[in-house]
Amino acid sequence: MTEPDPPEAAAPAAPPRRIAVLTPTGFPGLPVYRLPDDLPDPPVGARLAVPFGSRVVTGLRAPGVPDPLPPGTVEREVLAVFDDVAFLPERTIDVLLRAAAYYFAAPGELLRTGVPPRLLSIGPARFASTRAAVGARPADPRAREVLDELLTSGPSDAARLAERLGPRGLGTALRSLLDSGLVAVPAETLRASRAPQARSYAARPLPPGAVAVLARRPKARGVLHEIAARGRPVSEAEARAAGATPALLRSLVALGALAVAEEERAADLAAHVGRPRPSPRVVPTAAQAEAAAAIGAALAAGSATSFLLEGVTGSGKTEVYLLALERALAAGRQGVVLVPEIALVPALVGRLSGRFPGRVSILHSGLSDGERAAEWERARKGSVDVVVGPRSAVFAPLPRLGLLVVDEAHDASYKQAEAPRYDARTVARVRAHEEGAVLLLGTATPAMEQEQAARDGRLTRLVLPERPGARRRADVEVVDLREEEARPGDHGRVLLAARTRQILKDAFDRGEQAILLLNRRGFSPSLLCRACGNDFRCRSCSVARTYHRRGERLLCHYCGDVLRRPRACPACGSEVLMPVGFGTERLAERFEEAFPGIPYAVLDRDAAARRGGAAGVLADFESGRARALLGTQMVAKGHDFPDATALAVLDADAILSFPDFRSAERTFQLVTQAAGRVGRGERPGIVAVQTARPDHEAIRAAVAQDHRRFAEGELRFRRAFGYPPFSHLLMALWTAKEQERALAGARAGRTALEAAGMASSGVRILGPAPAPLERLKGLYRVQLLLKADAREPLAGAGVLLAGLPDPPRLDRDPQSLL
DNA sequence: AGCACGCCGACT
DNA sequence: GTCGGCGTGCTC
Repeated sequence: MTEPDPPEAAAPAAPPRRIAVLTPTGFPGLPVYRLPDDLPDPPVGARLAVPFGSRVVTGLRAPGVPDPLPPGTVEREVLAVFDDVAFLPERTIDVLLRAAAYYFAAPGELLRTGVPPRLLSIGPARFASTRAAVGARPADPRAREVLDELLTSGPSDAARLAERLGPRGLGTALRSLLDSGLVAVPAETLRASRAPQARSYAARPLPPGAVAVLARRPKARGVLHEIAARGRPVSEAEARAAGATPALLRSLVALGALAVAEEERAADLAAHVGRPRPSPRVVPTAAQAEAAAAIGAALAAGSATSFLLEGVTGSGKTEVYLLALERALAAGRQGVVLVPEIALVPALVGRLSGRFPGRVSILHSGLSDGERAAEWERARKGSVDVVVGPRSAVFAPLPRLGLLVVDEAHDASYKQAEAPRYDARTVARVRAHEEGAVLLLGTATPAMEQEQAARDGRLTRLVLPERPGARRRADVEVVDLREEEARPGDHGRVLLAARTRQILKDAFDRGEQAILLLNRRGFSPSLLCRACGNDFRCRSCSVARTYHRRGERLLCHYCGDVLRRPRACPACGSEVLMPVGFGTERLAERFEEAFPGIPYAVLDRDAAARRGGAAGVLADFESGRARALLGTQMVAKGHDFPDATALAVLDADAILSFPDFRSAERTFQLVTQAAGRVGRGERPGIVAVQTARPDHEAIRAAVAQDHRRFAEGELRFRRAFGYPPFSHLLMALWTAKEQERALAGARAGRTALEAAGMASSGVRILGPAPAPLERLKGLYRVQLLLKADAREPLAGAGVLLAGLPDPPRLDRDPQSLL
């Protein structure tokens, strides 16, 4: 206790400067810090270092002055300010904060999503004893121990202290020492982390004096000569090749003979996405030109217009993206292209970099931490104009964003299933608005939300008709499973109907390829004891384990729990254990039986995980080494196989009967996507859809390949039952080891909502009800589903639920109700 | 997100 | 009997 010091002079004490800081932590809301007098007031978006618990984290100055301070607020001081200009523009911070509030997530979770972790990390903080520490004797023995160590061995970081003193209670001790002022983190040891840099060296006119020094150093003279001879800056590697050592380069720089420049080390695009595909400038069709003109006009007007670009596979959506990007770039703006999964990145990046050489960057999880940081920095500094990536690329830091493209915009994977549960399409709309940018949603099968928005005029619809000749749409044929006799032992289920086999055989006979889609990996969805009905339910989840013949295992697809397949039923001892239903392993077996000698490949998550991976399997099929591709939904997305002319959707009912209001939409989308995968030119494709519900509207509309018709019926259904797009949803989920406790949480949630008068503000509450997946990973799941006509009341309901003593997991605009 | 504290299984 | 699993709570 060395305080208090007498005031230095009579000058009136300036009010303390306080700022809100966006930190990459799970802190709810924005922590408030005091800005010490010796630090400059940083602009919103500037990076700084702040103490957080017993660590030091990088944060960004957030907008808003927290005044008055809420009671009970702890106040600590900013340690260092790293930037005098914004690192991230204020409008980007706004987008992050608005997304956090909308999805009931911690702002820091969004920050971590939008900025590569590498750029938010800070080296381990070094703790040093202060002058006040000399002779001080903290009461807590652990704190005393830590202080003694710092006093005797000098400044140290937490890891080293833990090594010497053990990890127990170290953080608490450090925290108390920091608070009492006996220990500090010296600001000069803090530095903002950077992306990996590439150095380049350029020869400079020799300063006076250097000549004499160089005269005595022939090696340095030689290197300098070589570099100068290039007439351009050379990379570190080139300098080494010329015989330079790092020390020699350093000395030449010190001498003033070489200028050194640093910039982010660009990721090797080719290594991640393969060779760029030539993207010849084709003459746009009238529809493409018209679409591009409409987008161009919106760009020129600087109005944040949103477009829905509707067109089937092969109708030339990508060319419209390219034309729109061209216009954005010509106007001095930049573009982001979102794709639903990274498997689609290579093809798109190939075409983009063919059209915009050197100006395209990718941002996705396949990059190393360093590469991701470097690519992100290159975007932020304007070294590229187009960024391609999955949903998190919606936060790409392009300084002059003018166009946001969302490819396959109906795809549910734009919604993140884990926290922060944001939907990149919604964020894209917010960001487009904030930046005065154009939003372009491209799809063959708009989601109902998008369809309705187009009908309401919130989205401007642009339609690309099929291009005659380019690729004819495949015929879709329904194979009615009710008319098919199941094989004995198949429990009335049919895997390959006669008509389906015929369609496949025809393709093989013509020398063409076929794709078989079955949305279940493993041998059979369950193994059933005929004597007692035991289905080897997972011990921690409320589902039957899937039987995998490879490895003779019973595997829970939700938690990964594995059981060796027993010889006899552990419950009753019976040895009659029957596989029920079909997975890809069993499909492979049946395929061999039906088409002996036809080489095939299997693509599912299991195959993708094995050596060679998905790329290996796809290469086998692409090259024709495999004539058939058997797999789960992975086979239906994006890939282009010119020789595949037949495709069979073996179990359309699996998705159709899913307990989710979007099951019909998903089925329609899957079949339509499938139809886009096969056939081209004068070899038309055919799609067989096996179903026991041939009259279902999703199937009928898919056969007709008529999205308008599907939308009519589906929108009517959604309206009648009050589902999106005619309502907004908020799902609240309570989990607990005992079902009773989860249920109690949900009941309390419902009671709190009712007490707050939510019903009168238009919120309908459904539940508490057990989630469709009643138990997962040992936890029971009970949910409330909240429906409202407007978004506003749901925001209030979410805030209320989040503040409960037993808060639920909140999923706004859920894509799945499981 | 870290990080620490707190209550139930497999080991010295 | 302890070591350690991750469930839960806290961080301005």
